[in-house]
Amino acid sequence: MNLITRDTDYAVRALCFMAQNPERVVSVTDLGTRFAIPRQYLRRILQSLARHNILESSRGQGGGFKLRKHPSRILLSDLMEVFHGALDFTRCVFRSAACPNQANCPLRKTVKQIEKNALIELRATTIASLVSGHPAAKAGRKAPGKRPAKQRNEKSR
Amino acid sequence: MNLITRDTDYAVRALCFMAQNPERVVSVTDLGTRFAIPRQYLRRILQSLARHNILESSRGQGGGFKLRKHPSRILLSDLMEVFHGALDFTRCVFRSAACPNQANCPLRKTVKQIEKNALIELRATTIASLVSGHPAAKAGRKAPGKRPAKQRNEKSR
DNA sequence: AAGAATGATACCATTAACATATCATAAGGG
DNA sequence: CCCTTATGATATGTTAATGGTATCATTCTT
Ligand code: FES
Ligand code: FES
Repeated sequence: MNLITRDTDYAVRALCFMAQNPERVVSVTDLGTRFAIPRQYLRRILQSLARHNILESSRGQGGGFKLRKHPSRILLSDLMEVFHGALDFTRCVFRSAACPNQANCPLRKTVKQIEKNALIELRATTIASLVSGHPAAKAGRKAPGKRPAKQRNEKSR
Repeated sequence: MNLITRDTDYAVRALCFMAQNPERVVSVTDLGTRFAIPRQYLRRILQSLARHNILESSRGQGGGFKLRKHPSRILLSDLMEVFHGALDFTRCVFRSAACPNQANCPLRKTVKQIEKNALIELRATTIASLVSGHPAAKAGRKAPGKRPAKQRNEKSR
């Protein structure tokens, strides 16, 4: 029941660093030692982010990763979705038969609402806001920028 | 990354039923068949709730469970805490060394705030509100009633 | 050509979630 | 009284999600 998993946590740290060092191409080895993150693990994470067009990668000597988007356009929710797929805090537990009124089950409805509010805040949190320390996440604000149609996450493997 | 686990979901269903049939003592067998919930599993759940003074139990033939508290005083957050311990959406992943500023790490601070808002809504949701269908969970409202000091959860086994 | 990097992917380990099984104890009805 | 029905407590098993390694292929720089 933890919103932020390691993937997300590691990703945030790496991205924040890159946000503070734009232009610079950083290698996994560098980041790994810098933040004491297991090398291979971090590598997989950054490769995912590259596949999702959040990072730009270059191979070979002197290669590594750098941001492909402006830090203010990388949302915390984006990262979570990369690692977990579409965010859903309330999958129904009852297989068809049991729940007579799936459509308006009060628990489901209530939790959906809570989820919706949390999502607004997660979308208001960006790498830029994290770096600046300004908590952009005030409940009720809508996040700026258009969200693209859809994107495969890293679970469909 | 699901807020509501089965334990909570099952518990809510059972409690809602009891709320609608106060006085009546319901057995696990009854509830189990009624909602198609695995018998032994539900049993453990209700036993936990009894230990946490949410339910009152009676043994022997004709025994079972009934509410010990008024439905409006059983909070959704209470149930979640019974099964997961104190709610914490943001355990830090970095062992001491790595994060220089644990105290005011922006990610931690931000997520804590989101958690806090969600908690307010979870505390505003009660068995009574679920039964009535009135979503008592409006962001920003403080839940009524005093919370007791502390209570062991079902993970400390 | 060598070396340093990512791309892709398969694999392993640990933990949490979900579920069952069992023995003990208590209460009620023949 | 003893048999049945119930909970109390707790041990055990199963599955899925999370956290972490390993390896081979490819690309780029020097
Ligand atoms: S419990 Fe699944 S929709 Fe109500
Ligand atoms: S990453 Fe752990 S406190 Fe900042």
